[in-house]
Amino acid sequence: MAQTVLQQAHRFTTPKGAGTRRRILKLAVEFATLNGLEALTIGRLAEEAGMSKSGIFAHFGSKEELQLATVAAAGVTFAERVLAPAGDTEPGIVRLYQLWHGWLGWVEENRDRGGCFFAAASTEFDGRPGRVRDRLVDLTKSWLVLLEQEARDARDRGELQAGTDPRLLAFAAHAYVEEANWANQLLEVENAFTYARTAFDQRVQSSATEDGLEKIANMKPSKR
Amino acid sequence: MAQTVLQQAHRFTTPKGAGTRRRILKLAVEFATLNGLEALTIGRLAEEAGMSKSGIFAHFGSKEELQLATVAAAGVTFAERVLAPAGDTEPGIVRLYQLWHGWLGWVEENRDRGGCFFAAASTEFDGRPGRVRDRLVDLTKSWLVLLEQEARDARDRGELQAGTDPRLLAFAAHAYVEEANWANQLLEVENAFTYARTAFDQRVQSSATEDGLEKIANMKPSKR
DNA sequence: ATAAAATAAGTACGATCGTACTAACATTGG
DNA sequence: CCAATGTTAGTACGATCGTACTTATTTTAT
Repeated sequence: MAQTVLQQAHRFTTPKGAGTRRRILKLAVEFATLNGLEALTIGRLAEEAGMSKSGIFAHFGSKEELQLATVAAAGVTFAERVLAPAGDTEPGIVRLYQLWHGWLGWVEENRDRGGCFFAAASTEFDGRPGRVRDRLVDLTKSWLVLLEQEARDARDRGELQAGTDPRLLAFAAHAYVEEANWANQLLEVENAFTYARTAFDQRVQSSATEDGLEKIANMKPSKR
Repeated sequence: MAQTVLQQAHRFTTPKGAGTRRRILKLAVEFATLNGLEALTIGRLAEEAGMSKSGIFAHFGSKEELQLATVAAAGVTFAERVLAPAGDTEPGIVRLYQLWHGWLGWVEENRDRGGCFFAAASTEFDGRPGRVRDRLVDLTKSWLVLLEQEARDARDRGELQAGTDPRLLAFAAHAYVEEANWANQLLEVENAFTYARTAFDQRVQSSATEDGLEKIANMKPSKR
């Protein structure tokens, strides 16, 4: 009775249960970043965590739920590491800069641990319909939209030139990070992140107004 | 005796053998582009090709050899579709333009069939050491180096400004294509390819000299 | 045409996958 | 401290994986 056919009775709400669940998901994100979400097998994860297959399985109920929980966990880390620090920054070009550099910094931090979780996962699932893909689409799309909105605000505030296309700027900004991640992971190009920073800074500055340039120049400690 | 323990005797050199091998590899590239090189299972491929597992297996001898052959087949297609048409073009900014637009055109052609094989495969294998990864590294790196070399030639010929960094330009050029592929595959952004073209053209033109701009303007039919 | 050789199918085996179900263990509330 | 409940381990099953080996079927060369 402790575990019925539709195991939905309890959800590991106890301190211990929640703790091991966090520990499992941390390992899951690390593993999936390196080897992919599909290679993230319940057996391997159990081995990694030092517990039994059933012990892991009980926490999620299915592999898809494990994958969804892993995506969610990575999303939380991203929000804490990239979004939160920019919460108090004024909208516009300054926050765009801070968000983008914070993002690249996060990816660079994980350069020896598989790089960007979302780059790996979204490429892996872009051809496989299902809830995992849907969740990845939601997260990455909202992030792209956020970058775009920040660019739009910057333009409306007169920090970027009036003719600037926010979507095109967000497209390029996203492209540079993904390219840096790809070049570093696959080709092991050491200065891939430097290239990305240079490309982004040049791109933004070429579209900025005098006012925008000045605001960028006056941000040192929080920027990057 | 037809098939010893180390099966290296014959290699499907017969017209029939070579034909089915080509047919298998075509299916393999399509499948791997959609679902990944690891999901490309011998059983699934056999089903797809309408033959038995053993029949497929006999052609390659191991899964790794199948994956290597699949990578090679995709490389041949790339060379035919992207590199060959630019073979007679003069080096420099014109050929850079032609190569890049040909590449993006190839990816766009496959937008409903998984997009770019190499984007999917290289991201999947960037964390898995082995011969497949090595082969993917070789191919993608040589392509990136080729773009870079073209940019360097363009600069040395006075078509790009003297201060232009060829590596940085190749970095951005590559990034735009990968981003377009990603946005199209995952987010199903219809005009991702238009964004990529605009971003690339702006990027090149902002670094071009008068002479370079003129040469670009005078290329219509072959360009894209 | 017929022997030889190449190509494909058939069969089998161990490993690992996801997932049930049951039993043991740990934790917590009364 | 003990019963109730949450948490993990144990065990088992069918499916599918890669691969080896044997047999059947074409295709090629004489």
